[in-house]
Amino acid sequence: MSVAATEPTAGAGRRRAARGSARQRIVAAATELFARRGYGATSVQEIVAAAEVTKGALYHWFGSKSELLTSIYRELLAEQTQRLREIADGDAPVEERLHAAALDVVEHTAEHLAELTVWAKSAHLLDDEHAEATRRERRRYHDLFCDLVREGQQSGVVRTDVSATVITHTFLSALGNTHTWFRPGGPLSFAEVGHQLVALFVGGLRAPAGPPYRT
Amino acid sequence: MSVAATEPTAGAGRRRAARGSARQRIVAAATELFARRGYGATSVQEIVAAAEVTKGALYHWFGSKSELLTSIYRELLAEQTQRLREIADGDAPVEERLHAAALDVVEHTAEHLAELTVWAKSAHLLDDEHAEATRRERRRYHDLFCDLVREGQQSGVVRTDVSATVITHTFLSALGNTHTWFRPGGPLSFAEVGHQLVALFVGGLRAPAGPPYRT
Amino acid sequence: MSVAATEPTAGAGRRRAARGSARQRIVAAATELFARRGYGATSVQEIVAAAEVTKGALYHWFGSKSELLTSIYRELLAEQTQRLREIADGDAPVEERLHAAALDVVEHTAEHLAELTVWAKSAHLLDDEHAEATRRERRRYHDLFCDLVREGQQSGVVRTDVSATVITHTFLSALGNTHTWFRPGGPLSFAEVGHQLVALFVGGLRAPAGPPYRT
Amino acid sequence: MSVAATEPTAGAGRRRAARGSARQRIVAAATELFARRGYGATSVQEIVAAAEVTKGALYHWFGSKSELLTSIYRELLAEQTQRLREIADGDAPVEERLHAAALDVVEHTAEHLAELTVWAKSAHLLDDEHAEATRRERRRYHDLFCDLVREGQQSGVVRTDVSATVITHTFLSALGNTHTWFRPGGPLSFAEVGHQLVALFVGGLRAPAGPPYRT
DNA sequence: AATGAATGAGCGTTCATTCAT
DNA sequence: TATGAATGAACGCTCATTCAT
Repeated sequence: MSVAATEPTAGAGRRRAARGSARQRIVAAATELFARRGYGATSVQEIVAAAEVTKGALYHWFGSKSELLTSIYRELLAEQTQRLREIADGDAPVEERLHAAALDVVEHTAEHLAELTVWAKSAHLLDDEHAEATRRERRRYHDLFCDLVREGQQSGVVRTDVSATVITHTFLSALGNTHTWFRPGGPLSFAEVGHQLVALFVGGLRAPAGPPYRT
Repeated sequence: MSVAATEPTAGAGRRRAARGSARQRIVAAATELFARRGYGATSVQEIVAAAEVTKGALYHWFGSKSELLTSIYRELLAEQTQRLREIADGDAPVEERLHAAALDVVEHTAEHLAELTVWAKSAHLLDDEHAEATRRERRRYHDLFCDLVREGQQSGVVRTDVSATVITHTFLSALGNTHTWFRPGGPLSFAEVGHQLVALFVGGLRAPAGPPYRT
Repeated sequence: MSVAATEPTAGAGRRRAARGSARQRIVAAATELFARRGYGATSVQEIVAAAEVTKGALYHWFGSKSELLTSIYRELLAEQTQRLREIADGDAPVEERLHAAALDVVEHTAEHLAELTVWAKSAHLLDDEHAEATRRERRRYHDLFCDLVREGQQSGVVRTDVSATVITHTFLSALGNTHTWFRPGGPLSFAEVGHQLVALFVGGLRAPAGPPYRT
Repeated sequence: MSVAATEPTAGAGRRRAARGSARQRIVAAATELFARRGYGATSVQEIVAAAEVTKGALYHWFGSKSELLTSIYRELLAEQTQRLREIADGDAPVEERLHAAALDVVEHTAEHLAELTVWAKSAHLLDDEHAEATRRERRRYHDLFCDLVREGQQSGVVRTDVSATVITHTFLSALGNTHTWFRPGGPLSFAEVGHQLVALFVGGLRAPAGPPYRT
């Protein structure tokens, strides 16, 4: 049942001549299909056809379709959490770490747009058991980012009239929704959009000198 | 085929003794179920059971399950667009109109959290025909907001180093995603969260005096 | 229930200003749709849409969809029977009357290919009550033709080693099946095909001089 | 997708204890029901009930109800084509081969009246894809027969004032329509009817010595 | 003479999952 | 470490027909 337990080790990988074990081909095919058509609209039949395995093989490696989706997301999330932790644990001033963290989210989002799209579209379809497991990990990531914001507030470089929670959700939401409107080939590259988002985010964080507008 | 054409008029409504025509009961039941369980996870059977009508009646009023979802969203969007237009067309200074528009989005979002949740979760499941129709209307709303931001940029009250498009998407995304994290009964009321979001948004808009952080 | 009883009389027809009463438009639309798509694949909804009447109007004039199909066919059959009776009752020699009857079937088939196609495709779908009624009339037509063949056999101009029944069915089947293979615009016109069919039919009727082939 | 590809091989058949695999039971049940009630009037539910399998099993073997109908017909047609080819390729005189071919059609029709009835009643209900596939095979059969007729015309034993195409269609139509009027237990056995049809057909083919009737 | 909202049974099809091999 | 036939429940949707007005 545990994802980690079913990961093929490097040793196991070497046993098979064909690069791309059945399990890997399943994950690759599912990621691609889930991203393109959505989790709900992709049948197990289509996944096994694309991965060139049989249904039995899929159910040998994954207990259910949900577990497959969960696996994809958890691998992604684990990587992203690791990167954030390294930034947060650095010893640069907090404003620099905040800026770096924001940039990193933008970059990681750009690199894994497909997988993240899957998740954004499909997370709510999961049954409670799988949903809970990923929610906990997602929460851990959120808290890591939120702590950084809070540290900025304590250092006086981030405004305190907006809660760290709201700040974190806002930035992460804005990033997580880019898939709904960003189109490659448009007037702005993703990198440019990313930098503007960071600028907007960071710009919005400074303590207001006074009421921003007459109210 | 046209949604508007099948709306019961006030006159037609009066003909029926029962308040709550079949059509209205269907819309109410569908909205509630779609919001709670998602569009894909709600069967037509469940909707008609909740609305206490037959399947035939549902398909008399709506050509398909998709059309029902589309109807719900379009009615909502039309109302929101109308409200925004009134604010944008006012003769207050642009910074006030921007602030008012942001507040209005927050308020409308709060009032219709359920319906908007439906849309956020399910829009991507629609077939092309229905998706296109609503995308056009959604786009009109977005443009209205974006024009206001652009007007602010021309007046010098909104920073110009971030494009109006990115600003608009960011704010609307942040608002449109609150359903994923906001839980009534938590430490902050939705009104408080809303005001913080507006502050963050408006605060992020001011032209930067200099580089916000050493980079 | 009786078709004759619901026929609009000439008098009734004159009462309406619009040429094309509701009933007539229904018959016309149904004939066209049944011929093109088949009876089973044509919904009552489509018929009323094409005829520009409401469902209620259709069910005012026709007790059911079956009755509508039956009506169309009976009108056609009555006309064809009448024509055959006139030929059969003539006082020309039997071989001439046979030839004329065959030609007439060909011509009538050509004129009403659409309606006859309807019948060929859909007769077997009717419920017993309607099927029985038309079968009786169809039988009367068949008998009329068969009697002519039998008369030819008694006069010695038609072979007697094949029963009149088989002869009649064969010719009528061949004609009734032309819709499956004849395509307007092909190498042969329907008139040419018709003449060849008559020649083949008539040629096959002569008493064989001896065994046609060594057996 | 391909019918042939899903045929259980002899080897596969032996693996299962029960004679009559699921696939075979489905085909048998469908043939019987389609023939008796027509394709359109037979539900998938009824087929699986008669075959004592589940719907899932049916859709495992056949992609759709249409494909099931198509399969039944194609197997039949393939067999009939094979038989005709053997007759046509023989080295008897052409008149004998024509006679034998006609007899063979009659016999095969008698043996498979049920299946052929299915096809006659239901072919026009198929979607384009399936219709096209069988039309091509049907066409091949027709051409085979037609070539034989044409060979007879070139040898001078078949009249040339009627095109081979018309001759072929006429005979095959007459045979293919026997299901509409032949009732077992009537005055004539099917064998007798068959011989009369062959006699009529063959008799109609001889070159006319002169005008058969005064015209 | 006609309306049109509503019925309700049934349709063909899909699908995640199981299990004997 | 697979295979693939089979399951069985649910799915979105259609349709001829009815009836109060």
